[in-house]
Amino acid sequence: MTQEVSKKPMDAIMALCKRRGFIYQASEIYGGINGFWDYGPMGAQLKKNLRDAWWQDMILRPCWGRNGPNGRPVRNVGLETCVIQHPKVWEASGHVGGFNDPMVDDKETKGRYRYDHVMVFVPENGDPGDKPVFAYVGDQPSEAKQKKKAEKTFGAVKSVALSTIPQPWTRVIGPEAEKPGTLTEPRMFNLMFDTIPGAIRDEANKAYLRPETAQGVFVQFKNVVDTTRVKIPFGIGNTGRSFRNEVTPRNFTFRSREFEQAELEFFCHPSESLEWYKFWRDFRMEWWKEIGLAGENLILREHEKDELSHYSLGTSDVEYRFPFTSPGFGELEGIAHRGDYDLTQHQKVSGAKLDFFDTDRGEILPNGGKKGERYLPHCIEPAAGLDRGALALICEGYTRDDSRASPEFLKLHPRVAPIKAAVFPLVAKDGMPEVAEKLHAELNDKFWKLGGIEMDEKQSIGKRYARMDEIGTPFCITIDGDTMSQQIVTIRDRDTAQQQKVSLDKVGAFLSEKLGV
RNA sequence: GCGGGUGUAGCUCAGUGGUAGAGCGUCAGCCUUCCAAGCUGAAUGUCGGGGGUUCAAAUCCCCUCGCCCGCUCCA
Repeated sequence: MTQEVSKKPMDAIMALCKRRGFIYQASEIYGGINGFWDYGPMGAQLKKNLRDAWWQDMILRPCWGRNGPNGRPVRNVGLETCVIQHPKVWEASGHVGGFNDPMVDDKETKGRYRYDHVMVFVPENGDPGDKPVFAYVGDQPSEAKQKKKAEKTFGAVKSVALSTIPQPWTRVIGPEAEKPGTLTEPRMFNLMFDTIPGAIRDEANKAYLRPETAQGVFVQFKNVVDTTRVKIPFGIGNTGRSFRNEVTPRNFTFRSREFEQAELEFFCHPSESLEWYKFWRDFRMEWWKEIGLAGENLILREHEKDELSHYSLGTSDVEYRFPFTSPGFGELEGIAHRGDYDLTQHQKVSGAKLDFFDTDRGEILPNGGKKGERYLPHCIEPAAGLDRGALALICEGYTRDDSRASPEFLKLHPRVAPIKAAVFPLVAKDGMPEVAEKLHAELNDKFWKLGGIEMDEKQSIGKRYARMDEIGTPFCITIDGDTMSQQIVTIRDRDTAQQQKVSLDKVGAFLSEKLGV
């Protein structure tokens, strides 16, 4: 049932993406490569428009000029950091330590442990017979708990490494588990791509392709503070490619191994961090609605306590109901309260001082100034996936209406539509092409920075409308008999196919209003 | 990672051992005063890839890659 509902629209969407130049498989003529996708002319512009919209609404004019919870305008600055960073960056962030080692999962408790950290209590003589043995992690609550249980079962016990027990571990009870046999075999999680900078190949120089853009911000936090007169609270935005060796690339571009992120790290005083977290969570949800995901397919989901990272005070996801996740949802953006975890880590690993001296805080001095306060800021991170965003815009916009002459169309918001408008002579004669060409040139001069303005005089008017519908062009402007006699054009709306008459010299103003410029 | 499905023109697909096809789209010309209309013509194929069987393979066999679905995974 779900298959029937979800599969067909996705197939049609993927066919349209290919047919009209939105998304191609990477290296297609060589058979494709798992987890990588390219954008065609339409897709490249769509994604660029989305990225620009993010940058405009987050960096150039944050939150549409709105005030933050402190009653002042929100201030953010931009940054662009390298895909390749010093390998220690990923040690500090926890990406190397956590995911390059073999891990065992507990299917019962969903716990995950480093294979080499898991120990097991077995009887002193080493032979448990047909009784279960008790796994634990040293210095964790599981150690005492499991020891007690083991002693109750066997009397005297000793401790051995999990690796000394032959697999499968059908009699091993996981550290937090109740039943035996729920630990999986150890698996290597090699989720970061690596590479070797330097002309001479030497494993010792191994570096990683970043799995997220965020760390570049933390690493440059001090430079930004020292050189740009920013004061807390403020944010640093960073967009760009990231790379993850996804276990299972799946669902079109949704889980790609190379993808683009748009992340903001917003730094604030610990006492205000919860307010800022809520502020960003709500704004980001509103933003996605504003650029076209206004329907019921978009939700904001607050993470449960047990989903949170150990350092996080709160995380929510903006999620979209894609055809392939339906009736469930897939993550578009995560808004995380990261506390001071990252700055603390980088401070520790690098040895650099990353705290902030806040001259707006502290007790008031006799001269009227403030004493200041030195602290490590807390960070709120709205981290969006641009490829997922673009895919969501396409899925949300994809509409099929068999009562129309052009049944398939993309209802893209004018701000993100790759082509903003098209000019057609109704017929290629009677002087119409010349007028159309003139209008096209005029509109192009005015709007080229926003996206394409097209001109098409080939074939029937119906086909031209249909083509524009499929790539989501919001407006088609037709030069017809009325234009020739009265200087009036016909503008057709993509979504309703309704037409309205507009004076030829007002077309620019009409588009300006509709495109919000 | 496991299991199922699938791969032939830009798209949708037919073609079960004997000359690679259709519809749509695309392009050109004609026609055309508002919705993939009509007429004429044209271009476009590593039949996913490699190997094998055969006089002959899109078709049979083996291997492999991609995509889709379900589990799994998801820092």
